[in-house]
Amino acid sequence: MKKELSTPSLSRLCAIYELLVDFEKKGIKRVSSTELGKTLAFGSHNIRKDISYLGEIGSYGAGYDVGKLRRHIGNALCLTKKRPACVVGLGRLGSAMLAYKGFEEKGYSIIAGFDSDINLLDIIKTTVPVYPAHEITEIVRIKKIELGIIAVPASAAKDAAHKLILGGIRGIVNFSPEVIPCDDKSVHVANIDIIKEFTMLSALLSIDEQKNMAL
Amino acid sequence: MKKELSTPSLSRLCAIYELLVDFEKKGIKRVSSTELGKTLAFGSHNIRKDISYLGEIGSYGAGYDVGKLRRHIGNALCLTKKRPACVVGLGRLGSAMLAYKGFEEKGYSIIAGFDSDINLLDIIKTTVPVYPAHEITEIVRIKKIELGIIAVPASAAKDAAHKLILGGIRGIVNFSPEVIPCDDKSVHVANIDIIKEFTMLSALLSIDEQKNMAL
DNA sequence: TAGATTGTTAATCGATTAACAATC
DNA sequence: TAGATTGTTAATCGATTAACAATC
Repeated sequence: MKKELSTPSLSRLCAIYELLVDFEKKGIKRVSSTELGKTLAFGSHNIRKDISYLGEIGSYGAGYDVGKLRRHIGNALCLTKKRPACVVGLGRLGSAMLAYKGFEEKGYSIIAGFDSDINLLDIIKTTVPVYPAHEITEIVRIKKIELGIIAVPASAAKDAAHKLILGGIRGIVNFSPEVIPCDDKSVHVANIDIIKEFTMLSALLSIDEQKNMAL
Repeated sequence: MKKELSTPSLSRLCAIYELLVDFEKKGIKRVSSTELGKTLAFGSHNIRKDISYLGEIGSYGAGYDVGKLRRHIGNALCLTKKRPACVVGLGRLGSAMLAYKGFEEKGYSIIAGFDSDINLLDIIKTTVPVYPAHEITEIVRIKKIELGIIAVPASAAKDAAHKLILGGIRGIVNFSPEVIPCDDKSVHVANIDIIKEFTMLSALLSIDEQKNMAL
């Protein structure tokens, strides 16, 4: 990569990549920046600029070759690498994650689950090996797990993150509202907070309502 | 509101609001922009600027009164308004949402669940009323439901969104990877895509690896 | 060649950061 | 008053948009 990619660019490239995977399955051969933009709700300028960060690839006048572009983005961002992952917290949300087939389809493998409740580990129905929470650090290290999903209550989130990081985890998807302190720059955190999304939507609705009142 | 709030500002204000709710519960009386910034990992400049969008409220030299500021943000964004919500798709993820206690705690009420599988509706254990998917539009309209969670497979997402919008829904949290076409500007959509988060994290890890190789 | 679409440069726009005057 | 922290203005930074030259 020549230049540092910005976060929004990277995010769009990932979206483009996923779309190209689908297009390839459907047998679509060529696609233009305008078409990609329409499907993903980005401007065509944006699409071309993001793609050209990775070097020239398209054909002037004929758009992009779907397979070629997919491999191009995939190689540049190593998206074809299979990254082992785990789930911490096997309540309703966590066990939904354990059972979700989308991971395997997209090249991720969930190879461990953890919970602090030993009884739960006995009765849970899953093909994924499960372990007590105190073994997180050890298992992550032994199995070289790179990605972790935190699906525990807020009060336990920081401890879970700490154990994962000690084991050498490199990426965390955090479903709890807690901010994960991440002084270690080599660990990346993505936060998913359903309540915060609800709050944002509520605020947007309120702003709409105030606008309509003013009319 | 004097000026249009930017999306990042709005997002930070929501985060500040949630934090202030917690502080109030803990009995903390005053807080400075520096303290807020440290906890939420924003700059103190940012905090002050966001807050001052809503008008002056702090005390020079003494920080902010926790309760006063919380009410101030809450009123400006109508965050105290209880917004009725529903869940479409009662698989593992959807039923986890139905059962999640966080909504009620934060002032949202899930008052309906929907699924296209009639048998599932019979056997599901929940205190929330559940209905077949073809009744979505009608129930949303009758119960004046404002927010909807889409937790169906990708192939069914657009249809679910369409039915919700027909019923007059105003905000959607979309757990599917499908882009919800939303020409109607009065409907807001928040996308939560766990696979996309994994892809983003993978890409970030790959970039790190490339950097380390270069050293 | 003519038509089409890319890749890139330049212009606009907006958000963040820095700095400091205002004020309790 | 002295110390502290807000609110706001100005400066920087970066991303998006627009426009067009390059090229198949």
